[in-house]
Amino acid sequence: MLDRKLLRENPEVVRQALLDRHSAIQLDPILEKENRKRELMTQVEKLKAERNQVSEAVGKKKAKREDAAAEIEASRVLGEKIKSLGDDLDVLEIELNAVMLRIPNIPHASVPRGAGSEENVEVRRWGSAPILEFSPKPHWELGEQLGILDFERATKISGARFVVYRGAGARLERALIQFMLDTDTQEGGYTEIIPPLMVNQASMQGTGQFPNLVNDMFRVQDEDLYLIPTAEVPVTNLHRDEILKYSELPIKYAAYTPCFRKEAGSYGKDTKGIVRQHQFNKVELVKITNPETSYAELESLVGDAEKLLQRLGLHYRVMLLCSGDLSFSAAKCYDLEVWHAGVNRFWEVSSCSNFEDFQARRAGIRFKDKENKTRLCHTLNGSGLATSRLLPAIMENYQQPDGSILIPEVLQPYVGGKKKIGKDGNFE
RNA sequence: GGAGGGCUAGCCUAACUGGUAAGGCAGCAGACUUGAAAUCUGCCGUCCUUAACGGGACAUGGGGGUUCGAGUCCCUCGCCCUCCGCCA
Repeated sequence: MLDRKLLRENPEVVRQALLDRHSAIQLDPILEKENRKRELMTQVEKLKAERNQVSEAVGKKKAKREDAAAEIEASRVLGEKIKSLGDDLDVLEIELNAVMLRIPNIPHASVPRGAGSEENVEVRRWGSAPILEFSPKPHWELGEQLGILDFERATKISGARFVVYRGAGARLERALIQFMLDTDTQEGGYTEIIPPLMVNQASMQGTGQFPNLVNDMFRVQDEDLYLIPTAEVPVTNLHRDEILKYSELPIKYAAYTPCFRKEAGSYGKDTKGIVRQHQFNKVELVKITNPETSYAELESLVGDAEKLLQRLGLHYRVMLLCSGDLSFSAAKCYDLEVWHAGVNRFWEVSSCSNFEDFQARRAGIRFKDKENKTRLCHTLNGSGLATSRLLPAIMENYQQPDGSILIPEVLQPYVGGKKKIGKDGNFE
């Protein structure tokens, strides 16, 4: 959520941000509403001040056993006016809050202006695509052939956009998660978290999924609970409505969770393989920082995610998202895209964002600065990484002509020292 | 699911039969000091208004009600604790 003060003192900043994002939101009606609200508020507060005075006089007179009927009547009349104007004020405030929750964050000055993903800027590239002397297969073909990914049975037991990992496939998935968590916690200084997979509406609103993305969330029947679309939601909300100590910052968390998304609006898109599923695994990195250091923390966050890809020996590029492609809550975002040899393209495997105080304002995440003033924190997060894009990359880039798959060296300790998945689907 | 107890500022704790939230700790600034400690003074929840000084409203878990006036009385929801029931 944006600062109301910024909205009314520098509306042109917000207006420009909406233009840069190609947002259809009209600011003028909102500004007008905000001004009307403040006028009404001043009125109501004056009436309340009056009533408080009269009411206090009643108390004093009664203590002296004097007659206070006139004051009581005056106070009663004031009360009626306050009630009536106050109701109008409440309605305005509710409406205003509802629209404020739908205004996206302001892109950082360093974000390139652009309409969509075509205008994202490649910042750097690491490694190179593997040279395969045969025609490489996509991971879903490899997975079925080796019997380590089972799409058919997943459809039977759950439906479309689900998969069963089996045998070496399941083990490799677990190895990836272990490798990433170990690296993040032992080298990156992140504290490991296992959060609830269901959260309430307040948490969803805190990180910005609600109200805009409500249709992409799975809701638990008859409960005010939703399946998390990313660990970002429960982990960032750990500190909702808290005031943190300056010395505690930055807070760094790493959490592995399954993630659940309806993928509404993407029917018929990416239906092959495991790149777009209703349920997928992801290790998420979350940082809560003070405002002065958040952009330095963003760079190191990207670095932490890149390190994982480098150790896995996967070719990738770093994209700086343009204003039009930025997600709702983000002020600046880098995507890490990893090469998939089987389909001859890059796939996003991580998204690292600085939300500045946008989520912190919604979620009430604050800290006491050096002068002991209470201020909003900055929040950041980045995938480190999503296995639904990482496992296919490994399968496709490390595949051999006979359909076997080499295991990257850093993962070998996590699969009992094995070096490859043989053409029969078992570790060798 | 049932019964009882509880929720006051970053933390801890008050407030007679309803009369308009009192303190303490921690923290920050200043004074004193060679420095520190101790001591003293001020600040120390949110919002509105004001150039500023200041003024005002709101705030006792959330929401609603009764009342001139609610921490206090009533309703409702949430969370915590104890006991009972169920249970991996």
